[in-house]
Amino acid sequence: MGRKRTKSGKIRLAEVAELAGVSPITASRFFRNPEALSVAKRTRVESAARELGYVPNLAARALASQRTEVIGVLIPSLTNNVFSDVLRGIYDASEGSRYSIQLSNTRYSILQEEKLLRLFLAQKPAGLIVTGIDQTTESRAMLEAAECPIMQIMEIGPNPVDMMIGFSHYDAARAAIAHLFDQGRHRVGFVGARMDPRVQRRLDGYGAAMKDAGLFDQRLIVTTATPTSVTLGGALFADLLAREPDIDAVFCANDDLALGVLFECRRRDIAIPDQIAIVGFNDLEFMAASVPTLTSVRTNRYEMGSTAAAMLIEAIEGKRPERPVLDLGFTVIERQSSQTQRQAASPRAGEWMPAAQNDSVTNEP
Amino acid sequence: MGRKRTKSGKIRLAEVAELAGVSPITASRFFRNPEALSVAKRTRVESAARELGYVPNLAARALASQRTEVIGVLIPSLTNNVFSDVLRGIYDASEGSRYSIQLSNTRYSILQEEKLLRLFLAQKPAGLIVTGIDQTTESRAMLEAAECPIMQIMEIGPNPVDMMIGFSHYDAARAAIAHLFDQGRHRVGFVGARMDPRVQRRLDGYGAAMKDAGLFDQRLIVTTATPTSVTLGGALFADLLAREPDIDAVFCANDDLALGVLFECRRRDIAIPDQIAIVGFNDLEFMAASVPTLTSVRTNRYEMGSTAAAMLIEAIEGKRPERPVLDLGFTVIERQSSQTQRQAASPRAGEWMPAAQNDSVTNEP
DNA sequence: GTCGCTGCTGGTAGCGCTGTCAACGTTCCT
DNA sequence: AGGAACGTTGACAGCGCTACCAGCAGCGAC
Repeated sequence: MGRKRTKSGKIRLAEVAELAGVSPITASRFFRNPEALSVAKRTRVESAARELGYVPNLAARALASQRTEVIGVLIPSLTNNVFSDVLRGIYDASEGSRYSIQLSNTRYSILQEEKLLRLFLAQKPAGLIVTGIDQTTESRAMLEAAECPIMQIMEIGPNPVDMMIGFSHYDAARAAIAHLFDQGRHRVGFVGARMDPRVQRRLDGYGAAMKDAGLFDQRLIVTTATPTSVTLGGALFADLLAREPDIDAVFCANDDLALGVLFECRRRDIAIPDQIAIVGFNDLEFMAASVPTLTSVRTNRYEMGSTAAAMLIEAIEGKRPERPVLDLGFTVIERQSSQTQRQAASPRAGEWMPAAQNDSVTNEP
Repeated sequence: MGRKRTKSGKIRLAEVAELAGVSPITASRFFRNPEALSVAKRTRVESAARELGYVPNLAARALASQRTEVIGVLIPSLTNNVFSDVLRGIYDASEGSRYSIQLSNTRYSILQEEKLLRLFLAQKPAGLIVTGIDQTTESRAMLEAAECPIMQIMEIGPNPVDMMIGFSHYDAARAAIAHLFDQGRHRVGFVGARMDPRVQRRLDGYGAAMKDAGLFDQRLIVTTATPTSVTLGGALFADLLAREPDIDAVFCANDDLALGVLFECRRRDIAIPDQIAIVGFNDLEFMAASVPTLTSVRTNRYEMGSTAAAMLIEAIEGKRPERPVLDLGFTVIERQSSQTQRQAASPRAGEWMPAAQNDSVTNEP
């Protein structure tokens, strides 16, 4: 003996065990797998722990068990509304579980991501959530060698490292352009900022749709590497307009840009949708509140986060999903900004969904 | 011996020490306080660590040293733009330091905050950042008993637990109303949502300013506990207008509401600023991009986060600031939505700052 | 009655690192 | 020259928990 109730009066597992009249290891089991105890001991340990206000020491647990109960999350931006919704989903789903979230910001740099990945992996996380499908070769190798479940989010594509939840940005963009064609628009401009891989894929979808219709024109595309903003939306649109005054629609790579375009039109007295139709991407809350209301492609951001975390936790606990790739789809929410003539009553008429909406698995490993 | 290079081939400190030809404890010191080593050993350990790709085991370190290198952060919302800016500041300032951020969401509940606080404190964090000054008595007691530096952010007030960074929401609201008075407005409405303590203080500031001018009227105030949104801004403004059609200005508790008011005015063909002036709060990016541009109270959110994290880290490392309370101030950014007659060229004329802007300490413990 | 088998419990031995303190060599002072 | 003072280093003993394996009942099967 010689050591009991050491400094700082912290309650240790041993104290709980002593009070409950069991061995420390039995008390330990109570916290990890209560089912394994007899009912009698279980209640004894439980009340002892409560009485002493015992809180397990996670560092000791991690050291002894050689693993942590941390889920690492790598996202490219903390400012972008899109990620705050995803994050909220992740935090909500992890709450109540034993796992805690460790967040890091890659700032849209895959090199930074690689660095952070190395850091995370060294601490043996219980699981990992990474953004997108564009990792460096090195990152990819580390992820594949990792001993924990991995979830890639925001996007789906071929060759998942492990699990994947997202939707096709390419298809979503195509659907948005198809909607504009439906409305009789032909000269559709593209406005994009930041141009991360997902925005690039939206541009690809736009380009393919335009080409298929024989309407592609490189000059209709205005992009910049600058981070997105409402102000930038206005500026890029002004550029586009200066170059191609005869456009009849603009597809914006995100909603901030779309709002910027809306304001720029107002500034120039361009009628929406009569002269120019606007379609955004993500369907942030303000899109339904603006004047005119703005059409956008709704993405299931919160669900992406919460489902990703929930599935990851299941996988950590041994229950691997039958389908590792989950397509959460998207919906083109048609609003005033893109409706050529007055349509039926509902401002949300015509929702577009992918063929097999909820579980359309696009690729298997 | 008998145990070297154990399972999983992980490099331990002992291996590094062996390769460097020093004792483990010396190698340990290299990572915590390199200055304490002779230059010769320092370089030896350094190259040995690099050669082996050594990564310290944080769990073991935490267990042995009885403290962690984790900074806990408690914020009320992950969705609110305001907090994402603050968070970005916190993450940026912690990057490069040895400390990692552990984030939790209180969802605007001080009971939830108390629960999370208990959880955090049990893991002996290196420091803690909490939002606001309205904690439960129990939380307050725990914070005061904590053995680590504590930073309260977003707001300043009397009796800091330890350190505090923020600004006076009361004064900021008063400044906004003063600006409207300057512009000749008298019937100033207030539109607020969520009504957390900081919004409440803005309302108090509004009320005080109105009373001082003899213009206070309870019916000018429209609030709700519902979470804020652009749509809600329009709805609340509609309520206000129905009740008090003769208002000539609206002070919105945040920018989303202000944008909603702007759109509602557009919907009703109310001229801004001729018929109604609008002032928001926070000065989010879109306020400068809208048509008309929207006046707002700029708050230094990113700086609040980065300064808080930087000061906290300093304090953790023993360098306590000479002034524990830091007022980061605010600025009324005057734009078209509140300017009665055409003013001087600069659209940002008339910036208002608190008397001693950068370090006006309002209260000392 | 013996042999497994299962279900529960406990002992032992670390997990990888750091706090403490003693020991050492060197320098500087008297 | 002797000793104090300093800077640098290492031995030892855990930090609080869990992995591993052994032990011990209680049970049914043969």
